[in-house]
Amino acid sequence: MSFPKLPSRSENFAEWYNQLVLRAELADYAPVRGCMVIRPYGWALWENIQRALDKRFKATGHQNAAFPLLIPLSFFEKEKEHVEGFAPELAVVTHGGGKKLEEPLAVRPTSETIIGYMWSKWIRSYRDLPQLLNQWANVVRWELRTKLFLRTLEFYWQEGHTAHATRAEAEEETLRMLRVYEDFAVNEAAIPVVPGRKSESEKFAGAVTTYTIEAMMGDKRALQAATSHFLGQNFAKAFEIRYLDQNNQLQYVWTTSWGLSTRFIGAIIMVHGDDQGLRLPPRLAPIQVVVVPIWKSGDDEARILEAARNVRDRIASIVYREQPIRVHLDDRDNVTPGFKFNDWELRGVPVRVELGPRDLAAGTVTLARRDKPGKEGKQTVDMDALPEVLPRLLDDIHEGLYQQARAFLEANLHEPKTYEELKAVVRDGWALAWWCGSADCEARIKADTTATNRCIPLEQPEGQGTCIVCGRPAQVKAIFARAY
RNA sequence: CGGGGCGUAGCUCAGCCCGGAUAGAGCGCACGGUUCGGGUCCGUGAGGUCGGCGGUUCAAAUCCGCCCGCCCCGACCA
Repeated sequence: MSFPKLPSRSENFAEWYNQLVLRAELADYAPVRGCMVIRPYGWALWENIQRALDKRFKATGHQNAAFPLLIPLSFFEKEKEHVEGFAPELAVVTHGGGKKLEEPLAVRPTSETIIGYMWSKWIRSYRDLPQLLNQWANVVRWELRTKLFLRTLEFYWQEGHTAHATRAEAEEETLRMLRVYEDFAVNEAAIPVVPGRKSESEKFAGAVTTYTIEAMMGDKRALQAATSHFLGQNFAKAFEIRYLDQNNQLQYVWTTSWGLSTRFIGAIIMVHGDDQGLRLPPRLAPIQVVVVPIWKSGDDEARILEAARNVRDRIASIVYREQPIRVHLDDRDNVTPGFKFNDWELRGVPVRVELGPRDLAAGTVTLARRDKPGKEGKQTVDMDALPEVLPRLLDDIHEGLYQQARAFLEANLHEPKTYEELKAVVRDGWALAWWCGSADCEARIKADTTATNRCIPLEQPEGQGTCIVCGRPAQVKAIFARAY
């Protein structure tokens, strides 16, 4: 009997990714081109991402709000760069209630404009500042080429929007939220990232400065995992967001915006997944522990199932990082344990608990960790030891996944000394190289290699060098890589 | 929008070139039995507007035309 194997990552990464998303039941294609349905397992993962982020947003003083999906089209024309960046990918509603609308409405691609408009009504005084808002929302961008989670016409995200009295405060906020994303990526998703600044040509349409965390996928391509923008006074001036300062002087506010989308799920898949399937980071996994009972005959079945239920209940009472462990008992009687093992490995559950007659007799369970294959990842422990063992094991797996991803990133982050070397390394890795800052040199690299300037890492070496493309003096090193 | 691939059962596909009778297979699904410590095995069964429209023909999944959709690669992008 042959079961369709997932294509291996090395042989066809794109196909591995697509099939994994579908077979793990994270998502499915919708009837409209480029749209996807996020299925319960995928949405549960998103909910855990939401919880982890939302907690951090609240802790840094932000409040959630909800702004409308429909935005007057004219709003997009108020900020020059913003309109240039977004006009080509706007979905526009022209009819409503059977009639042509007087003014077309854009389906929001992002909410700077509508929030800017509202702020212009709400903000009068320095006492009204700062505004620290976030919203969890869906947005629509009419992308030409789509891919599950990574780029769909409609996607879910959070978008933070803040307004401040001073430039310094807004810049501080921008970097604070970048660090929040970094902390989330590392400590919740076990994904190492490079925080950096985007070049002029790569920055957000309407931003003064865009910061990013870049992550390396399993095929060594780069993914912008989250962004944080310092918007200066661009939107303040476009929407007349002004306040009176302590000296009764009228001032424009300084704004920021920052976002992380369901694309991040794509990052989790591509960073941690292996040829068996998903490997979900324990702190975000919808199911952290799955219990698989193993029985021999009819008699045994009832006895073992009962014991398995007890084990499940005991695990559900264990607290890991302030929450009960998310445990599932796989009591299906129409598939064999071997089938279940493969099934849960495909779905990326971090820990499997096996309970069979041998275990039951000995008062033990067998633990198998998803991040280590076969026997290496298996251990037998006393049932009573679970409250102590499981939280530690989940932490271990988190750390194991992180270290593995980090080693991969470091091994594939090259520092070419010549342009020829750069062209060679970006074919299968990242290049960190001196860059003079000119768009021409960036464009040349892109034309020659398809690799783009991912970011200028915040962490920079001492001194200066010469641009790897043109040889002129360079103050910064930048990362060039092929990207999603 | 350019290049490529594809549309036949829930899924993966065969059949099409060379037209012919109730359109097939494997997997999945339902039922019965068997098995269960790494994707059990056997049996029975349900399941199809052959992407759509039009044309050619005695006859179209098969030939011709138009249309629609999806996937992959490129340009654009979270």
